[in-house]
Amino acid sequence: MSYKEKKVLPIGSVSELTGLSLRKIRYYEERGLILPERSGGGTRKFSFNDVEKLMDIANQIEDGMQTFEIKKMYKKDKQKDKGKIRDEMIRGQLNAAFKMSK
Amino acid sequence: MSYKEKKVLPIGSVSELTGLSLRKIRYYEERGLILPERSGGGTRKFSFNDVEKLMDIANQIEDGMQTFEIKKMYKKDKQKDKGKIRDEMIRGQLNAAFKMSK
DNA sequence: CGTGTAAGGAATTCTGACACG
DNA sequence: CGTGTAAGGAATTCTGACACG
Repeated sequence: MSYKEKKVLPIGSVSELTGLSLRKIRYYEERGLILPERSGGGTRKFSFNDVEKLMDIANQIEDGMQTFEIKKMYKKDKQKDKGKIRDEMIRGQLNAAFKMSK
Repeated sequence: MSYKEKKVLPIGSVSELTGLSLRKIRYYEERGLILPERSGGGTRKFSFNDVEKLMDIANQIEDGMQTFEIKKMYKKDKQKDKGKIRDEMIRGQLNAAFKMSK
């Protein structure tokens, strides 16, 4: 297993790397978008993969997507289901295009 | 800059990854063998490169090398000086061989 | 729904020192 | 010299809640 998958970063480092507030990061976990591990004492430990995922999430949130939609996308992404996901993909792109047009 | 160089790991994670005690890690920093960054509040932040370096250091210590020698080696290593370093290289190997022969 | 914030507590980390050897 | 440990304090993180919208 490479470094990118190791769950070792504290939430403070993740916040600095992503630019997201601690509140946002915890909330995205609460919604099941990311799954950090926990130390014996209960503190969250993230991987660099989580960091990358969070940056993607941040973009999708900016595009007006909702957490449950994003979560669905990741689920579909995993099972490589090219069907229903299309709606969200297109919706995401439309939102992005709309945003840029302003 | 890749993930390996990012100073983001707390000392606890480094301790788990390397198997070294917090005391040892702090001591090796005190001797100048590693240079973690500090957060605003003063907590150490290490990189995966530091983790790798610490595992090397641990081996050299096991081989009976002293911290100041190890430090010299890293200095020489940087300036690619192939001269005096030889003593320590050989000494390290001899110590290792000696240890295995037991 | 997504996010900020104040609140109280618990886990993590920090430093300087004493101990042993 | 290298490392363990107890000590007291400071920084970091945790959760549940109230607020706004």
